[in-house]
Amino acid sequence: MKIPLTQKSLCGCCVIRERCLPAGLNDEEVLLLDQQMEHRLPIKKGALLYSQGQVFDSLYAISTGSFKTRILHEDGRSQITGFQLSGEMLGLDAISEERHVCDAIALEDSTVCKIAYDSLTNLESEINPLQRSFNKTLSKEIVRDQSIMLLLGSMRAEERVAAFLVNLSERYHARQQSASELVLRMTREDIGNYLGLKLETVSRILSRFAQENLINVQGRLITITDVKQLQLVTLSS
Amino acid sequence: MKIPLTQKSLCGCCVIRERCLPAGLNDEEVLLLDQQMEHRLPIKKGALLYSQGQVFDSLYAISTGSFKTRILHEDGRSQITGFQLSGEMLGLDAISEERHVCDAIALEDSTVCKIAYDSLTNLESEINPLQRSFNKTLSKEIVRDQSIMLLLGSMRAEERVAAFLVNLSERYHARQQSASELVLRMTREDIGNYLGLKLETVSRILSRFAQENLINVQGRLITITDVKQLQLVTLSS
DNA sequence: CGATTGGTTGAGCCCATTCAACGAATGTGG
DNA sequence: CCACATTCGTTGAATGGGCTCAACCAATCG
Repeated sequence: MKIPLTQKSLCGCCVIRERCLPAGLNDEEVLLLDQQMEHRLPIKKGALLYSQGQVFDSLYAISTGSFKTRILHEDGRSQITGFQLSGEMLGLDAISEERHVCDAIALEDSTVCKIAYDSLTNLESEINPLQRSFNKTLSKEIVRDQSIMLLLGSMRAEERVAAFLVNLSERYHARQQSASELVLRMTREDIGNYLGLKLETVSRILSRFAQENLINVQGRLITITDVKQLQLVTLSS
Repeated sequence: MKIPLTQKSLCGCCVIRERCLPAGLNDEEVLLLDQQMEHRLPIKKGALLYSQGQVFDSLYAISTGSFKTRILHEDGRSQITGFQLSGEMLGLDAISEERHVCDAIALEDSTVCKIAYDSLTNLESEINPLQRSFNKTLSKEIVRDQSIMLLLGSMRAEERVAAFLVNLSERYHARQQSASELVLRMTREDIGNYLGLKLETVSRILSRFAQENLINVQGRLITITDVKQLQLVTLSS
């Protein structure tokens, strides 16, 4: 929790600054924000950042690594609601009930930056653009969720898997990672759960895509060889 | 757009005040909010309050009536993302891209209250509790969407329909309407689209529920005769 | 009155699931 | 170091739930 002064782990010089909470703020404003945050807390692979039911007091931004969020239904069913990459925020859904309504689990050794929600709302009053940009962050999450509703509600299995790969590719690309060589951090079961499919179905479809020379599958390393065709698959209703 | 002064259509004395944007504000604060709004604009059944792609500048709160929101995919597919009742807000998803990303269609003759987003953000700076309560409104929408993801991702058809009816019943109840006599404002096709099912499937399942004496179906009038059993159906994974 | 929209029901089919076997990779303890 | 267990992934065969296609009816509307 303590940050060595020598580390200078400030938002201002963070590589993901413009994709994260400080996006659009000037240096002065970023400094104000920065001082309210705990930076680069390490979370081990498989560890829970928070869990369902836990009292909410802080939001998190992923600095490095990736997470999955999962809601559990009373009857034991679970649904993975998203895979989050660097720069994305965790805990937004907890604001409404002041308790976390999902589990956030690290898919690999990761680091997160933490800010108390009270601090954030205070800053929102002081820094006008922050208020608007935080509204945008929340709204963006709504749009994301609704596009998954479209996927789950009206796409066939092949289309879902293709859409998943294309989406991941775009997000990797935005993070200066290869858009064609995807190193998946989640299991086939995770993917299936997220897409409303069984893991066998996901596996079969990946094999089929490989056979059609759209992708190359070596376990969790997926190489996209024909993006255009893959994008077409997502549209082939 | 002009409000007759005699009408006194103020949030302060609105029956849904505590379920709407003014929730939690004191009388003075409500008055400030009230002055920034256009009240009780009539929207005819079937009319679009806004449509996908349209530039975003205002949010809406449903005063009376109900709406459906629908996103259209490039390939022609559509997905209904929600049915909204009085007191619920429309347009939240547009904040992120400054354009509407869905269509909002009135399911019956309705009235809405309109507030410019700029006015709202200005008020957020002035009225501290408004900022927090608006964050909650956004976060609540995220939670709602994620519970639909659970429904679409892991429930079977019967469970989805049962969950739909139970949810509608609860929301009607919260609005002092009968929790057992549901007058549906949407078609079977709308319901099916929303639930990721075909309209025939919805119709068949309603008939089956009727045969099992869980409900009574007379077209769009659904009478719930055994809530407990219906709730059990939603859990019977 | 016909035309249109919305709803129900039946028969057959197909896509994704279930159940199952197997292989590869990884980790653990003796 | 090997033996063993565990986790993860692939593939096959059979099943079934929801879809497709179709016919029919009721209500509404111009």
